[in-house]
Amino acid sequence: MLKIYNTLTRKTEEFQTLEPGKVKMYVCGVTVYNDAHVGHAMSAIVFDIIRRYLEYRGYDVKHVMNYTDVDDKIINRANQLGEDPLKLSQRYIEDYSRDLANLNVIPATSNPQVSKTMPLIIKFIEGLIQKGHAYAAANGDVYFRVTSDDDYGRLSGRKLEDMQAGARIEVGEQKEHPMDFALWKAAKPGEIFWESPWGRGRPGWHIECSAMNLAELGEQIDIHGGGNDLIFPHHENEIAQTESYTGREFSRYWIHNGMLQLGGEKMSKSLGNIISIKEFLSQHSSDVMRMLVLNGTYRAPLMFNDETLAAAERNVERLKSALKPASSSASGLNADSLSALSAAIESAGTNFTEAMDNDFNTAGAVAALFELSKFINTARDNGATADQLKSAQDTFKQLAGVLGLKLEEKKGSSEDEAQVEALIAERTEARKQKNWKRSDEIRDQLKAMGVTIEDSKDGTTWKWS
RNA sequence: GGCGUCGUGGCCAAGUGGUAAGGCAAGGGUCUGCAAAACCCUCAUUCACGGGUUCAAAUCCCGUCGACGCCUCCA
Repeated sequence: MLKIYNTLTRKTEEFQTLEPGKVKMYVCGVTVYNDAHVGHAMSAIVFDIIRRYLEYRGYDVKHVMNYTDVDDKIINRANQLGEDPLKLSQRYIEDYSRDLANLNVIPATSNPQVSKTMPLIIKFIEGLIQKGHAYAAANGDVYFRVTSDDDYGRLSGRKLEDMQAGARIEVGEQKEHPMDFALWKAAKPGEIFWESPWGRGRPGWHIECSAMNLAELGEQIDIHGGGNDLIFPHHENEIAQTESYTGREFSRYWIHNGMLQLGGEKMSKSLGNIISIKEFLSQHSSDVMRMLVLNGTYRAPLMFNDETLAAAERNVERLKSALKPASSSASGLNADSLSALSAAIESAGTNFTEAMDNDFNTAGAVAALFELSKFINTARDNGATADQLKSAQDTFKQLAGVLGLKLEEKKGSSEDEAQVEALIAERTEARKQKNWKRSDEIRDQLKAMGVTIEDSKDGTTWKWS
């Protein structure tokens, strides 16, 4: 039985879907005006793993991830570059979806955009005004009336009275209550705008997600996800808007990932302590980024530093070792060893599922993989044939795949490979003649080319490192 | 100041009432011409601190200290 920690109730609850066998999941995507960083990668990977696991458990998952392509920061950046804001955001949407593909994140079922949801957003706001949950100010802004929502603050555990102290009203805002938030912002001169019943303007941040959610998944969804920095005000406001509009419970489960930490602080665009996804992937494989996430708890802060990175790197190599082929001189395992291996396959599957069922405990799931890899490697060392290893390696690959790990060896160009093969042939000849000096020279030369070699009874194998 | 999450070996981290998973690092060993990889062994009588509940607590309760996130845009 799958259990999920629900931010809304602050409890780990049994997962029950609105419709049997189907999951409707909405995850907040990014605001597209800049290169995405590894913190965004963490969030994307967390929900990718959740999706993969739900599918592994047999659910049909509708996964929606939006793009915020209308926003102050986009407008500012576009002005700086002298570019059309929608063109700029489109460029970054394509860029980010490439990043995600490079991270082996399965594309969402759909990726709605604010700029393409405008009629529904306006209709949504009109509905809120009609029901008394929103009001238009004289300057053309429209605000949500927080006092019209008895439950306001229930996701973040805040009370309206407590929030007022810190609240502030920007110059020019005409709110009834300091915590009222903008649904529609009147356009300033020179800004991109859409026509609306309240004049030219653009939507506020929170209403976008409520509207795209409604458009893509309907009034009620199973899972709403995002980074825990979005709990307040973004998700709080989404709940207020949607539930005020539909009169029904919005999302059954709220899942939030923790923040990736660099140097003891959250990695963020505003702090500037950023490592972009592209930068990361130019140095490491996508599996390493994923392993970093898998080693931790998705809800907790993720430590990103040289040590955790090195550990992730080693972990990936270790898992890959389980997929190495049987020795060509393998003589076969005896019956006892074979049954030990099949017992290991079974318990790996059980332990994996048990861990993942417990609020996506990926660290435990990875531990199950490590245990299976140890059995596979021992079996290989003891002379298991390819046939005898097959079902263990198949299970291993399948479970690793549920976590989104590729465990592929790096590839080089075919010319380079030919050169490597030639050098290895020369080295093998040198070793036959016990010319260790030449042999080691070649090994160093290969290392400089980025090739790691391993000698065994069956000959020399190599890989790009 | 308010709200929330959390504090487990050098590091990352699981476990949330029955006596500390897993990985990295480190040390020793098998294998190897030497390596590398793999495998084996060692590595927390103890879970921030102080009280309490219980036959039994890292796990529950109270208090203290500390960290991080949010309260403004943020995955």
